Amino acid sequence: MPTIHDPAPRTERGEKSRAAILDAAARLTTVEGLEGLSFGRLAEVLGMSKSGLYAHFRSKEELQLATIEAAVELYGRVIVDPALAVPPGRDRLLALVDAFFDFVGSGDFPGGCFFVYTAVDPATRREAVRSRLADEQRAWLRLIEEFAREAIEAGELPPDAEPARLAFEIDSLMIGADANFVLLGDPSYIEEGRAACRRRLGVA
Amino acid sequence: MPTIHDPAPRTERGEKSRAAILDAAARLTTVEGLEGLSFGRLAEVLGMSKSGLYAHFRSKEELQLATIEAAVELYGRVIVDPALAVPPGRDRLLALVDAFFDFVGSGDFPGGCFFVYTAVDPATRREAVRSRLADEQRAWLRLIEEFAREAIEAGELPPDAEPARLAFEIDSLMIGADANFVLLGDPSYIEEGRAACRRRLGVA
DNA sequence: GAAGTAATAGACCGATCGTGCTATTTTGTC
DNA sequence: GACAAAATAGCACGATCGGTCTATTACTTC
Repeated sequence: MPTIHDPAPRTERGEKSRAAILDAAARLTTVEGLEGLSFGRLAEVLGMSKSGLYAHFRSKEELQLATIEAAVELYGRVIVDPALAVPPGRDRLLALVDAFFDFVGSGDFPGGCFFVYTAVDPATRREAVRSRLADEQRAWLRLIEEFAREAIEAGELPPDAEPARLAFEIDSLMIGADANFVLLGDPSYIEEGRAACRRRLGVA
Repeated sequence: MPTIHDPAPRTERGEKSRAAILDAAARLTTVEGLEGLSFGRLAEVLGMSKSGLYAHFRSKEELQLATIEAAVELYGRVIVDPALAVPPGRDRLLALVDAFFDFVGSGDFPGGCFFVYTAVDPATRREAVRSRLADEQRAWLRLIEEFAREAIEAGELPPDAEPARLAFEIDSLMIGADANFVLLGDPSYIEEGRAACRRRLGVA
């Protein structure tokens, strides 16, 4: 079982520092990968020493897991919550899709979507890390699936729409758009993905 | 300009050795990434010395580029050629899709599709490598697009099918299927992807 | 303001990285 | 069989990796 770590910084300075570290770590991860994320590079980016970082995270794995949690929290705040604020139905699904493409397309994370990269990166050899990412991917697919089910119930999607299939296809379009956006450096793929999702949901 | 390297081994032993190295390198890349690919690990896998490898590839970048070429050639042989053997039309597109999912689903490459991983992996900082991968991705999209155009001309796809859109969506379904297959370790996503592509092409 | 604790720095360790340099063995040609 | 070239091995280098240990600085609480 991946141990729960409770180094829980006590001072306000510690909290702020930890948040700043994880913010930089999440960004760095989209460029270097979770395994390529190193204490040395991270310390350099933050202008602090490696051992300073070790006071917050006692091992690389702990840093990786904490970085994932930070990214999960960020995506929850920026992508999931805005969708949950919309009443159930097709509009909620559209809100999720839009929030995703807005965030990824903003270029805030230099290497594109945190989870697309980490999902496809098998260099992540640590089992605890891999399984945490897998859990999150499953939860993501289930979220889209649930939104789709709501939309079907609301009569805004065909009754035979198959939520699981739809979730897989929407997720794939997001991943594909991000991959092309990042590799080709062409932001039009963000809009291409958004449009494809809308078509898949029967929106003009 | 990325220099063309012509170390062209002269002996038969050299040729075989080079091929064996690149085969192992391509497999290793799907697990470690192009940047994570190291002479040390590769030498270990092959049971030879690091300096033995340096006789074939005088730098890491040269090894990376040669590995990409080897993968391109393999995919051409295993995925593109079989499709080209089918007469133009929707069946040719289906042959391409099937060959892709057959190959990726075979588990021959431990980390899934070579190009999905390398495309999403921004850790590849070397410009020559990145741009070679980008060229290949563009060529891949254009290939699907061309096949789609042929199918439209043959009257096997609706005249307003928009080949570029279709290429993007098919490509995304391939990437999405591979990503879920690799991360979740669930081979059913290969068939899910195949089925989604067939639906997209209007096949029962 | 004294004391204790959290936060950070600095110096170090063994391992691995990419990459050279120098043998040594194998292969193909005359 | 001689000889050049190709293929491979061995060794050494500086850099970076994850990680430990020991100070030192900042903060909080009494």
